[in-house]
Amino acid sequence: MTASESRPYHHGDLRRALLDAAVEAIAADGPAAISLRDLARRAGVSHAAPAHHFGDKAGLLTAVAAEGYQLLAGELREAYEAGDFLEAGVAYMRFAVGHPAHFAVMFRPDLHRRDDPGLAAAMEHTRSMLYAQAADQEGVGEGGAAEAGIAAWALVHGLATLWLSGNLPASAGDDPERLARAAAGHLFRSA
Amino acid sequence: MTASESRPYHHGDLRRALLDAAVEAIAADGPAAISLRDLARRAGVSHAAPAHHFGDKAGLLTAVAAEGYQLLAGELREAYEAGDFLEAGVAYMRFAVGHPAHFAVMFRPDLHRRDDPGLAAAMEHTRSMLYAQAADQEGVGEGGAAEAGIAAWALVHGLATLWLSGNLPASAGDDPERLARAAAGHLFRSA
DNA sequence: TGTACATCAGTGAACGCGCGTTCACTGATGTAC
DNA sequence: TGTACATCAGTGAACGCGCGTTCACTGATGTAC
Repeated sequence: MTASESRPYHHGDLRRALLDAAVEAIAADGPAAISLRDLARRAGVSHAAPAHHFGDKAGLLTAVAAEGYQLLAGELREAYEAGDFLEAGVAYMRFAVGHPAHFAVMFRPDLHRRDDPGLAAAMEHTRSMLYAQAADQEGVGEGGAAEAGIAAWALVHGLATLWLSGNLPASAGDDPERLARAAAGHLFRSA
Repeated sequence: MTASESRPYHHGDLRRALLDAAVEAIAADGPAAISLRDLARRAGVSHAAPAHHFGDKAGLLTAVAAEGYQLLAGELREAYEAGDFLEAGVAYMRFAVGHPAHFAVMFRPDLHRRDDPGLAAAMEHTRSMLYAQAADQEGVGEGGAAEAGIAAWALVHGLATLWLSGNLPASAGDDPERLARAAAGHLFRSA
C-alpha cells in the first residue's frame, strides 16, 4: 500500500487519509483504542502531523461523526423519497453494518467537540429526518404519537447495536437487512 | 470516606470495594477510561493489589458484566412472575438506567474474558429469560415469531442505549420507565 | 493455653511503553509583480 | 518568463505522564498439634 520509494513531502490529502485510517482502526478496535500517533503511522506521516488537521483526538472523532451523519442522511433520504418508512429502518441497519466505525462514534457525544458547527449541522439535518414521522403525527392524537417515532428508531437502533456487538442469538440469522425488515414489520403491522 | 487513621493491613473486602469503585468510575467515564491503578487509589490500596483479585482489567470487567447479568435476571424474573411481558421491557429499562455501568459493560464482549465460567453461566441464564417469549412462540407459526422476541428486546435495548447516551430528543420526556412503557406499547398493541 | 508454621493479602520499588503535546524547523507551493 | 516572498504542510526531537506488569517482600490470619 505505501510507496517504498521516497515519498513526497506533502501528502496530497492527509486529512482524508487520516479519516480513512481512523475509520479502519475504529472498526477493528473501537473508538477508545485509537491514537493520533497510530493514525499518523498508518498514513505514513510523522506523529505530529494529525494535530495540523484535527487539533486533537476529539477533533478527529468529531469529523468522523459528522461524516457519519451525512452518510446516514443520504441513505435515509433515498428511502424516504421512495415513500417507504419501513425501508428507512432497513436503510438504518444497512448504514450501521456498512459503516460500523461511523456508527460507533456518532452516538457517543462524550467523544465529540460539543461546539463544532459542522457536526451540529449534520446532526440536526439527520435528526430532522429521523423525527420526521414523529413530528408529522405529533399534532394528530393525544399522547403516544411522538413515542411511535421514537419506538421505531429505538427498534432499529437497538437491533443494529446488538448486531454489531455480536449479542444476537443464532436464530437472528446472518442477513441484517432481512432481520431489520422482519423485526420492524412487527411494529408497523399495527399501524 | 477514607479512614485517616492507620488503616489495617488487610482491607476486609477489597474485591467488593474494587468492583464498587469500578462501577462508579465506569458510570462517570465509561469502561475504556478506567485503570487498575485508579481503582486501587479509590479503594485506598496499593496499585498492585487489584491484580491479586482480578488478574487484569479484562478480569475485572468480566466480574462487572457477570454481576450485571445476575442483577438483570433478578429484575426480569420479578416481571415475568407477575406474568406481564410489557413490564419486563420496563424492567429492562429500569435496570439500564439504574445500573448504567453494568449495562455499558455487559454488551461489550470485547471487554470480557471469553472463557470465564461465571460470566458464561450468568449470561446464559439471563438470555434464556430474554428469549423465553421467542422460544415459546417459535414452534407456533412459520417465520417471524422468533423475530418478535428479538424485536421487543431490540426496542427496549435501543431505547435504553439512546437514553443513556443522551441521544433522545426533549420530546422523549424525563421518565425512562414511562417512555419504555409507551414505546413498547406500540409493539405489543398488535399482538 | 501456647507455640510453630503455612497460607494468603497487600506493599512498594522498578521496568519499559505508548501516548499527547509543544516547538523551532524545513520543504513545497502558490501568488504578486 | 523570471524572481521574491508569504503561506502552509509536515518534521523530528524533546518533555512529562500514567499505565500494566513483575517480583521479592512483609504483615496478618488461621490451623495443627
